[in-house]
Amino acid sequence: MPREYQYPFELRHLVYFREVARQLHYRKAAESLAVAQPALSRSIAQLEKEMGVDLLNRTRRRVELTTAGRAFLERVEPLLRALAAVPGDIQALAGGQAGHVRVAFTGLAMATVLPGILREFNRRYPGIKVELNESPTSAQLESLKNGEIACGFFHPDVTAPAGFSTKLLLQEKNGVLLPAEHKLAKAPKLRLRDLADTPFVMFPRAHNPGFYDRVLAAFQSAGVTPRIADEVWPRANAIGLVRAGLGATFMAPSEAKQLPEEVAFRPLDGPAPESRLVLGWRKDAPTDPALGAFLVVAGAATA
Amino acid sequence: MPREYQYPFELRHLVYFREVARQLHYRKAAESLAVAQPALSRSIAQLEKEMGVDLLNRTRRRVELTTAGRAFLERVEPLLRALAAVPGDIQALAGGQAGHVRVAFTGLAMATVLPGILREFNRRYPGIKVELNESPTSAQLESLKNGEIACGFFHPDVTAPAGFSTKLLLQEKNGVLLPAEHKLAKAPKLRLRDLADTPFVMFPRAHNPGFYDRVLAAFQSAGVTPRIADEVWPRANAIGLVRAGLGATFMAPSEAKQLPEEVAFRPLDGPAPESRLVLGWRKDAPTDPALGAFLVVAGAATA
DNA sequence: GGTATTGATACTCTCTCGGCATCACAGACC
DNA sequence: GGTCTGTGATGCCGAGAGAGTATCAATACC
Repeated sequence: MPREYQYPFELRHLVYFREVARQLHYRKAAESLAVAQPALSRSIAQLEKEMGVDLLNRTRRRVELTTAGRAFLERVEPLLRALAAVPGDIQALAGGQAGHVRVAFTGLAMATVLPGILREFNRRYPGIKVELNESPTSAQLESLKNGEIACGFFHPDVTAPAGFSTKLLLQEKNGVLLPAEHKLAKAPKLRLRDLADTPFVMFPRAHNPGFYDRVLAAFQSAGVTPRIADEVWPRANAIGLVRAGLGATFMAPSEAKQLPEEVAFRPLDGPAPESRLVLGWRKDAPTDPALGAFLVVAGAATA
Repeated sequence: MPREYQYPFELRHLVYFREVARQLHYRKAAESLAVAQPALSRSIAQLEKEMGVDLLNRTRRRVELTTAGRAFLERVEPLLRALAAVPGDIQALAGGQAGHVRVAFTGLAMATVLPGILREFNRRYPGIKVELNESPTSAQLESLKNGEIACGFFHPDVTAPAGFSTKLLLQEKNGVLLPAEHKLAKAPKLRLRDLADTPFVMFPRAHNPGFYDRVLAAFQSAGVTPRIADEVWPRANAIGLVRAGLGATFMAPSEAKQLPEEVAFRPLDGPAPESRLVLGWRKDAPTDPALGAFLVVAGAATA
């Protein structure tokens, strides 16, 4: 009874027919296909019966395609070829030799761990394409939920957001980045309260309310009410503003490794906000080998 | 042992998988496919095993596609859809509800029998497209051999060419087509020898050496050596030249039914060349239902 | 905690498919 | 023209795949 797909044949019939149509000779075709000739005869006959159409004109001595047979071959052959390519492609994809991962990151990630990860990942999985886009923490969490990205480098609150796995990559007490000509730029040590008069460049609060508020709290505990000169994004623009002398900004020491001219990085004594960089992904993420490979390289496999 | 096409699956597996992937529910999918649920489970499991790739992530309660599964579905679905359309199309083609016939013809055919045949054919087989092209006899025979055309309306020698079936459609003693102002245009009766001074418009000899030579022989037997004004093709141009007053040309009475102004048709008394129009096709033509249909309409079915 | 739902398993049966042997027929060859 | 060779079709049989029924195990829901 369930002998009825909407197809009056099986893949086997098509492959058999194709071979006979190519060779125009049952015995040779049978040999190519590694079946006995009678099996071929019957398969073709069955195909013709199911289709209700004669595909081959066979006298006892000669085999030739009918018009319908030729049309059938022309229609079927490209489909068979396309279908033959599918398993290999899928296996490559499942084996992590192909595919793509969509990864989001913040400026801090790009300034620290990300370049090394990307270089190593590209070395080990040259077939997997990484699609990168810079995106603030809040947007990344949203994109992860939607499945728009597979994983992200972002800055969570101390309590990791629910539903995500995270791997801590960086946790550092922030220093300050100052314009080079700032009066404190050469001071050996700085405390937060020294910066009461200095305008600060921040990121838009909506991008990461938790961290934003921790920064404000740090000022508060130092007895200072900070002046927010501007809120800019992406991160590179914040550094640009500092360079232009418009104010200072917080910065993790790791991020201060290579800096442009005209700015100076100074660590902070006493209370200061902490930057935490994690790699996060959906706990229930479907088995995505490309993501898995990326997590392995990012050293987050265990989490 | 012959369990190895280059495909690790059968059409059945693909159809089953597609349905499960759509419904994400084995029981419902099984119902849609009119199989029992266990059969589905096993087919999918077998597909995954043969592919060596997990396509579905199934907890006991929820079914979802893996990344590989989604890619597989995307690759396979259009192929399945394309394949589903094939049998119907082929059946239509074999049943004569679709397809095309390539038909060649000469000017005489188009001026006499062809329009009626085409009208009737189009009425009875609206799905079959007729591809027409005007072509001289010799070229038609070549095209028939090559299979470039399925049948042709042409002018054979008395002995039909070998390997072809033909049906005689027209056999007429030619008259002459003259410019209206020609001195003989109003003569009640003409004989070939009256035309000794009149230049003649012919077709290139290579187009039909047999007929060409029969024309010359007719002149010869009338004691006349004709003056060939020009050899032109296709036929309409010959009539054009007559109209322009450059000479006369031979013409079958049937062809003279509707004529432009400025020309006059006159029958010939005594010896005159004969035009024979036949419909011809390869005797060993493979069963082409479209051709068969055309031959039936052209009244050549019996031959 | 009980119940219902859902996918997986166990077992059996059927029937298809493939192999082997053989047939029937058409060309080829002498 | 008779014989032989090669070709596709057919008959028969056995193995095995696939489907069905019954049932299990796990999980979500009340």
